[in-house]
This record gives sequence, C-alpha cells and structure tokens, in this order.
Amino acid sequence: MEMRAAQGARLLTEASMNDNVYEECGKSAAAEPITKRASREEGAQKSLVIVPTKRGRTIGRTNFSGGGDMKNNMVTLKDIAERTGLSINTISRALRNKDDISEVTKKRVRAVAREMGYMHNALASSLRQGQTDTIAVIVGDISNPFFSWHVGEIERYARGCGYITYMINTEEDEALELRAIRNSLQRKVDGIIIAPSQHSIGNLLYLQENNVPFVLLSRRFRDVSMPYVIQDDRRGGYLATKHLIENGHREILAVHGPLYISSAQERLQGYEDALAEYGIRRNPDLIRGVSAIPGNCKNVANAIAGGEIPCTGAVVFNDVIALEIWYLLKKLGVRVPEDCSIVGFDNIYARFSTPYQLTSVGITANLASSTVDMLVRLIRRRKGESADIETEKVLDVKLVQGESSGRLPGGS
DNA sequence: TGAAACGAATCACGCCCTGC
DNA sequence: GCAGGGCGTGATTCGTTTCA
Repeated sequence: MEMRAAQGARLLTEASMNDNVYEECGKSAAAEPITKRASREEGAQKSLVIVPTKRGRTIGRTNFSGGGDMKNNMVTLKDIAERTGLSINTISRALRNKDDISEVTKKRVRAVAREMGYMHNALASSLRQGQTDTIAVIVGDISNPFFSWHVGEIERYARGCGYITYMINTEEDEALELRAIRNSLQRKVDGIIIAPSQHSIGNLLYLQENNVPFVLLSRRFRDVSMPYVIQDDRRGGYLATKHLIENGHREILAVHGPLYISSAQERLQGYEDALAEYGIRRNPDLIRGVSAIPGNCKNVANAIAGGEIPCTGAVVFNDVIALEIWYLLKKLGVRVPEDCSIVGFDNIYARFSTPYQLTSVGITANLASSTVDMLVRLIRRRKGESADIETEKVLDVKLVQGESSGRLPGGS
C-alpha cells in the first residue's frame, strides 16, 4: 500500500505530470483525470509532500498507506481554495481548464493541486453530474471464449468512448442475473450491455422499467422491442448445414443449445432451412440439445461413437461445445473429419493458435464496437442529445473452413 | 424520523480592473 | 464612460449516511 502511495506521489510531483489535471482529450480523457491514471502506473519512489491545511488536517500521498479514515484525509477543492486564497468555483474551473480562468491562475492552481496531492473525486463528481461514466457488462458464462473475447473488446471500445466497464458473470442463472442487474442499477451505471440468460423476460422488463439504457448482446427477444446486436444466427445455421450437405453429408446432427436462448433457436431454424432447401427429411433423432455451459457433451459423443446417432456430420451450437465433442470423439476412436465432420459457431478459435482449427461460422463485422456504439447513442439520447439510433442490428456471418469438416468419402 | 453533512459542479449575478 | 475579461459569491443540486 505504501509503495502504491509512493508511486502516486512520484507521478503527482514530477514534471512528467501534464499541466492540466483534467487532461483535455474530448469526452474520453475529460472523464478520467490524469491523477487517476497516475495511481495505476509503475514508477520509482520519491519523498512525499505533507501539507497541513487550515482545517488542521494533514494531507499528502502518505494518507493512503495508514489505513486511517481516507475520507477525512482526501485533498478537496476546498483545501486548494484555502491554500490559494481563491474560491472553490475558481479552483474547479481552473482544474477543468475553463476559458474564463486566466492561464496564470490555472498554472498556479495546478501547481498547488499537484503539491497537495489532489485527486479528483469521481464519486462526488458523479453525484453532481448524475452520471458515473461506467458501463456494466453482464454475461452468462465468461469462461466461454466467445464472451471473454467480446467482453475484452467491449472494454476497449467503451474506454475509447470515455467509459469504465465492469463485468458480472451470471453463470446463465436467472437469479444471479437479476442480482447483477440490481447491483448495476444501484451503482448508477450509465448503461448496461447484457447477454441475457433468457430463462424468462422478467429480468429485462425490470431493467426496462428502470429506464436505464441497455443493449442485448448476441441474443434477443422476438416478441418484445428491446435494443440488440446479434449475429445472423439463422443464416449461420443455414450456412453450416449447407456446407456439410454440399460436401456429401445427408445424416447431419444438430447439437443445439437450450431453445429458450434465441441464438440456439435461430441456428436450429437455419439448419432446418438448409435441409428443406436440399430436400432432406428432418429427422428428430438427429436433433439433440445440450446445456449452454460446456462439460455436458459426453452423452452426445458416446451416442455418435456407439452408432446410436447415425450421423456423418454435426452442426454444433458453439465452438466450445464443438471442440469438446471433437475431443471426446477422438478419445472414443472416431476420426474427425473422416468419420464425422463438425461445424461450430462463433469462429472464436481462429483468433488463437490452437492445435486444431474448427470449421466454424463467424461474424463478419465487429460485435463489440457495434454494441458499444448503440449503447453510447442510447445514453446520449437519454441525456437529451439528439442521436439517430438503429436499435436492432443483425450482423452478417460467414463460414470459415477449418480442419474439422471435409467431403464425405463416396458422397455426391 | 427528519435534518444535516458530505464534495463537486452549476448558475446567475456582481464586482473589480484594465484598456480604449 | 464603456466594454469585456477575470474572478468571487452564495444558493442549489445530487444520493447516502450519520446523528440528534
């Protein structure tokens, strides 16, 4: 703790600190004073500045190391006002680089702020402004690379828009999801990005009632109007199935996720579309459901290996489950793709160097940036700033050929 | 139970000083 | 004398917690 305080002191006292305590960089940088960044950076230690105030408080960067009452030790605008003999209003405006404050005064105020170890109080600022510059990202399963990848991307894009994000994992559990929503509302986030569990719509209606901007990520409710950004799941299911059909497969297994999840429903519809287009009868024995959470595919793999499911190819709900089935089949002596081709969804492993490359359906556009962009527009609209908003966005998909699928020997 | 306090920002004025 | 820049003043606001 002391080390961190010392590092902060170095950054606040050395010339490396920007002249402007609130670095001017449009919305994004204005939302994060440079002092906040200082505490994150690595640096050498340096002696601290201890400053007595008129109120008899000792202030300086050592304050954070003692485990005392931090609230009483924080340097405030009032302290700087007392020290400089200026008003609180002038201090505030000088630190925010307002035009009606002279450069001489600004420099003086910044110097005293640095000397005293002033750190912008985002909590107080949020209180006054009615915004926290934070976005909650609520997902069902962060262990799924699809979500972890996109959450990382969301964080990056949101940061570029001046927002801090925090992520909550719901384990696809409805009660945990409600708790996550309530927690986010209590923290007065400016907006929420949520991949809903979709057990029911109640949680999202609750969110809607609270009038907080939100965007559904990767999932949607057909019969209720809520902003969403999804991939074209139906077309994805169609492309995956068509790929196998055109490689000679006729007995194609559909391994779908829980059908209360819109993406699972729509991918299955796409599967059926392709079968219908090529005149292949829909066989209920070749449609199997699995949990959205990986680790429950043994039954399916055993059934394929044991001939209980007579298929030569499989369209699988997502890449994680597809890879799991591939692995299980290999252990059971079933060769992929020679004995059974597999097509996954999300094309997530194309981003990593893995021993095996799945054939998979992936998005052609950027899901994260589209989602953040929509949410930011909704937030701005709520604040009264006019903004054109497309609230239902379906991103195109394409099939990416990997090693897990191939032409059926002897197939047409 | 209700008032006060917390910290920062905002607003509407108003004053002072300087230059023309 | 006037205009305008620079800054001050005091009230108000926000949501939560503390205290009487």
